[in-house]
Amino acid sequence: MIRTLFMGTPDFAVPCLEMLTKRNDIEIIGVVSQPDRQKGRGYKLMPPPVKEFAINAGIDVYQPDSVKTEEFSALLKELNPELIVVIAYGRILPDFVLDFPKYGCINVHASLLPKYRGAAPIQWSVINGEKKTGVTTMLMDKGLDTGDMLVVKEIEILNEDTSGSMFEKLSELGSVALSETIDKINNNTLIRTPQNHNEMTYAPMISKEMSYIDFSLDAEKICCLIKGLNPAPGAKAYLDGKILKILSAVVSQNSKLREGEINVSSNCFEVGCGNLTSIKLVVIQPEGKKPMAAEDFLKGYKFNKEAYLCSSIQDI
RNA sequence: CGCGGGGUAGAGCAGUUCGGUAGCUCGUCGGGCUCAUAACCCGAAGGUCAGUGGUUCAAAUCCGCUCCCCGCAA
Repeated sequence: MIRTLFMGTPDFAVPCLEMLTKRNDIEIIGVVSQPDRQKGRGYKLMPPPVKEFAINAGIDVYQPDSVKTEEFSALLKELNPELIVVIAYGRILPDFVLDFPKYGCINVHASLLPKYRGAAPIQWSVINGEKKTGVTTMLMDKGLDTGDMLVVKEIEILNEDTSGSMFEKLSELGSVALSETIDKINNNTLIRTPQNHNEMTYAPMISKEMSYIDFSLDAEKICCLIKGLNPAPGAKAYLDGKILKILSAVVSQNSKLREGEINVSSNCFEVGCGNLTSIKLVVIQPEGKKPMAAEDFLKGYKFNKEAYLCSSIQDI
């Protein structure tokens, strides 16, 4: 039994934690999660998903405001883990944490390192139209996702995939990769492969500004952005001063539309993009409404003449 | 008590300001036209107007309370 401390916060980390609880060579001595945050409508305090899972599994949960403290150092000594598994914990770990366990700190990262280091690897690989991605387990070091690679699993990004679907697939694949990594620790067959740092790219957090669609871009790129921002935060545009989320769209063949110009014909909602390209909206969500087929939206919505979509409220 | 939108036929919506026969665009079903059709024409079915209490001769509409859905923000 390896005394293991699990550090993680969101949904993505849950399948790995679940997998660890089922192994009889792993003893989970505690779970560290971010503190409960005020979230959602009414600013209710919401526990992170990993915490909820851990509580249901009867595991002790710790939620320090910071891990760079004497208190956390003391906690670490008390728990005395031999292995720390870190998945989307959300904080940089100080050296004394990285150096503590004898098997090191193992991280599961949702990209094929050294590509897409950082906070939002899944979204960015979809936004950039990658054909494949994957998960990489690594032995953490001081840098941001710079540690030596241990196990790599590739997966295709299909045309119909979104960030949402890739999150599900990759979090499952992540637990497979982590499981293999632990097998190799037990067999003493773990091989460390340094990353080629020259080929690294960053996948920074998704900002609010980038979720507003720039209709001067090509249709192909806009469709990838829409997929990459689905389901959250959703790619957005303004229509008649209100936000219209575009959850799904495909490239269409109408080359006569100016950027942002709308063409509505029977059951078809097209918008002009850059370089005489256009997209056809498939699933959209008006402010205050549930997501709906663009076709359904057209049945009820009365368009102004000259209606168009734009990326900023000031453009109206 | 962070700000805001919403709940009306299977779907998307109008009607609420100013109380007075439940409407629109589709879908479904039936019929017609057509070589044919997702097109067009005729007809029909389908509603606890979220729930609840109140005001009124009369409430989808006005007043009180409850439930549910969603956007922003964090």
